[in-house]
Amino acid sequence: MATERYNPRASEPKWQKAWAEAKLFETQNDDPRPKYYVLEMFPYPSGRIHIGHVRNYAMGDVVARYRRARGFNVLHPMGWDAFGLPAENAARDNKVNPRDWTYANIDTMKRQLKTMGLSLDWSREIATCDPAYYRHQQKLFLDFWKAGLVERKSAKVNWDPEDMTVLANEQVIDGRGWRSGALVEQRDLTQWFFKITAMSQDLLYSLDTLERWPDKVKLMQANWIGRSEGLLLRWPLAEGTAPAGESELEVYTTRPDTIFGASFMAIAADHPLARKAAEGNPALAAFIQEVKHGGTSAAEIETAEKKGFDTGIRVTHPFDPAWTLPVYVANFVLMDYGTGAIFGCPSGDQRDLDFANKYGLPVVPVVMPADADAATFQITETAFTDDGVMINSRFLDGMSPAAAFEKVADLLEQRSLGNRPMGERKVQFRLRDWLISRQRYWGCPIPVIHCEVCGAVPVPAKNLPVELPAEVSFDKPGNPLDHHPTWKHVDCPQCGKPARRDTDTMDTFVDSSWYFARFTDPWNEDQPTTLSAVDGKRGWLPVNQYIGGVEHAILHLLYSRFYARAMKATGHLNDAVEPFEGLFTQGMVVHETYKGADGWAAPSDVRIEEVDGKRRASLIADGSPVEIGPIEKMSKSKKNTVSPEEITDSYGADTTRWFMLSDSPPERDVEWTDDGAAGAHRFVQRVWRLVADGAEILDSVAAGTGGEGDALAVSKAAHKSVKQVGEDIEKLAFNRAIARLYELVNSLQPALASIISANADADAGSKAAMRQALEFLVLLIAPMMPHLAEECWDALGNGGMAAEQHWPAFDPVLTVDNEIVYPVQLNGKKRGELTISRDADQGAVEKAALALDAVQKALDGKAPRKVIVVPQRIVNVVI
RNA sequence: GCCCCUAUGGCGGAACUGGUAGACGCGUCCGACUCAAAAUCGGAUUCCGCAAGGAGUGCUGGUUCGAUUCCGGCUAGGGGCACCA
Repeated sequence: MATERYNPRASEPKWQKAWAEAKLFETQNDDPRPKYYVLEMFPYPSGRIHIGHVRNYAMGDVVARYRRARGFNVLHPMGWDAFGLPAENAARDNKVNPRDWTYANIDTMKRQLKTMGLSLDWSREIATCDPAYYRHQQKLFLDFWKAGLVERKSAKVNWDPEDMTVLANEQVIDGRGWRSGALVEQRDLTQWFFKITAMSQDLLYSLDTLERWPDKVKLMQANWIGRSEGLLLRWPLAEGTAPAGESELEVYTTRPDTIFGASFMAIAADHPLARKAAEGNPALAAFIQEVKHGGTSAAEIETAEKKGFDTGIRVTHPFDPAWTLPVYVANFVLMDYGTGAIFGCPSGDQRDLDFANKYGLPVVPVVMPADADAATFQITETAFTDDGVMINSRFLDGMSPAAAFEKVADLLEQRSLGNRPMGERKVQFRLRDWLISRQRYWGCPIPVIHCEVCGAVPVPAKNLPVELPAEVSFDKPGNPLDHHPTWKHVDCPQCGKPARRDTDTMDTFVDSSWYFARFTDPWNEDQPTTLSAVDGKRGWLPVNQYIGGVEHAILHLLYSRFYARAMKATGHLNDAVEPFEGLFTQGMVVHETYKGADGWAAPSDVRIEEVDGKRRASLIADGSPVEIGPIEKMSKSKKNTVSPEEITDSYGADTTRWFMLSDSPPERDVEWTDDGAAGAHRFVQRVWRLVADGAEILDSVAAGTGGEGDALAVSKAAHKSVKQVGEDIEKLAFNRAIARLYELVNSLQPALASIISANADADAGSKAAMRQALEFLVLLIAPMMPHLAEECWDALGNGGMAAEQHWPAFDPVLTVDNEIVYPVQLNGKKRGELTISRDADQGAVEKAALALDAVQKALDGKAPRKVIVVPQRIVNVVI
């Protein structure tokens, strides 16, 4: 039969138009069907869609289309994470307005996205740079402030000298700015913070409720929040050594059990006690200056030598009034963790040991391995940090460190120093408050006015949004808002005197911390959210399935979890505290790299040939040899990118989607290869040929289920596929779903060929079963290849669109086999096969297995020692 | 340094809860159709061996009738955190 090749270039736009005209994907909030919210992390409008976006959105679209077919009211929106520094860089370099640049990019990318045939509700599109969006973000900020979740404070902050802005802790990676890669410096600045630490405990413990999150992500967040249990310990300062007005030193420790191994105290250079001690001690003051100035970058801190300076201050040991210990200022103690002071136990901590050895301080072992000898156990170069037995610790001797911890904590909680207890159990978190001020233009303005009289004053609600000025100059380095001639000069809303706007904008991670909530009702002009759209039975939150890259495991996902809680605290949400019920982190798209004499070469400029079984690459332009390098994440700098547009132009969106979903499990990286894409396209044509040929001969046949023979086999293949593909999609195992579909097509192809060759003689049952199988096939591929599915559905002449059809229902009877093939093992090694009825009882299976030639031969007349029959699985004969 | 993950043919990977290892795809080889090519279709493809047969899921030891799967010890690769007291 001569069937024309499927032409995606003609078909795809046709169906995209049909879907849009039927408004199939525009979701109503009052739809009575059960809701399903599927969301992919929205893109930054950088200019072009890249293949990683395609993979991400293809996955989300499979879920959306599948859930829709299962009868859910599906919300599947798209928007733009549109604020950020690249727009300012483009403005500076190309003399364009950041807004114009951003919106031009959005236009391009939206057009590109539309060619992918994604089932998105574009009526809810939002861009975070739109005042209609960020006005609500300013409202949220002010509400958070009122609720005590925002704080303006002076702190040591990370300063990115290249982007000329401060950065949050989470945005410093290996001591460098996450965007610029510049070495980050520490600066003391007064900035705005979200008090995310107020929620440390809940953010940590609630991770356990996130059953459909990857363990890896939960673990990373748990480590980032970093909970530790310890003791606040107040050491009395020894008389005669304390600066005026000081009487104690408070330290935080997780090892109060090692208190008898203490040999010194160490405090941070900016600890108040250090400052006081330095008054009248020029040498100490000089040391403190050195610590503060020496190396501000994280990289320098890492390699810096551990140094200390004796303050002359002494503390008294809580369990021995005669025992005093020196207080050092040390360069490795951090002011912003714990109390900025520690006690050093050299035998139990390597860093303390190095410090003690350097300054000749005593080293007393207090924990030893259970099998060591207390009389001879020594610590010299390596600290002992494992579990063991307490020694040299008076009343703690012989205890486990855990028991000693409790004992010391109990005792010191009873004792008091001044009017407070000497010891206090304390849970400490590593998490820091979220610094959101950015000294940049292209972001959401912080809606605050600074008045010399009234201080920081919120912009009144009626004056929101605080809009960015349209005209802005990037000629000078630094913050353009600050340089703007008029923008910042306003009157104080409280006293009316001249005042000035806060010229900082919010971290762009704020924008993406609540966009998922805004999608539920982007039309609400008064409030960030509509409670009926987010909460309760009809409410959209939490997002049922969120899909994006692992690179957001901490930043975006932690901030969003904070935001949901803060929005609940301020009445913008009632139910949800966890924004994302299910999270899936997909792998990257990777590609081989090519390096020629003039540097990296793009795949499209390289020709690959096989010579003597070895792959060789050369430049298409001049034939010069190119080295084939490792497979790496696609990046502009290595030029190993492929353009989704090119692939879609030549093969169509369905092929691109299919290939991105096949082979590799979605959480792993997938390698883009031309052969793989060609293979996917081959399958597109195979499906089309199969369905088109079938449609021709089965034109007037009604779909049905086969009762016997070939017809039954076809029905079984079809019904099994429905079951398995559905299960695989629900588990997001797209690669397995695709493998099943290949199997189905592989089995239908010869079956249809024999119906065609028999034609008039083919029995009605076979034709009905084949018709049903083809209809199933079309609906099963529809989530991955929606355009092809429509074209096939149309060819089958069933009416309506594939995208409107319900997911086919399988008959459970047809998904099981009546005959079981048992592998028969001898001592665990397969020696034969046994085909027997499904209902055969264990005795019958055993008997039949023992009767096999191979088994008889091996038994040689003897009785087997044991026969194991696992129903429906295997037989093992033990001799 | 601490924490975590991964390891299966030439390649991507499959194998439910401990039950036939290598589904499916890519590549390669052989064949059909064709004047030829493309497209398509059929077959083969873990390794050793002509074969019978044997070996085999990073290495190593264990549990079990039976281990890719569970446990112990290693090796390699990847990721996260890192002066956090």
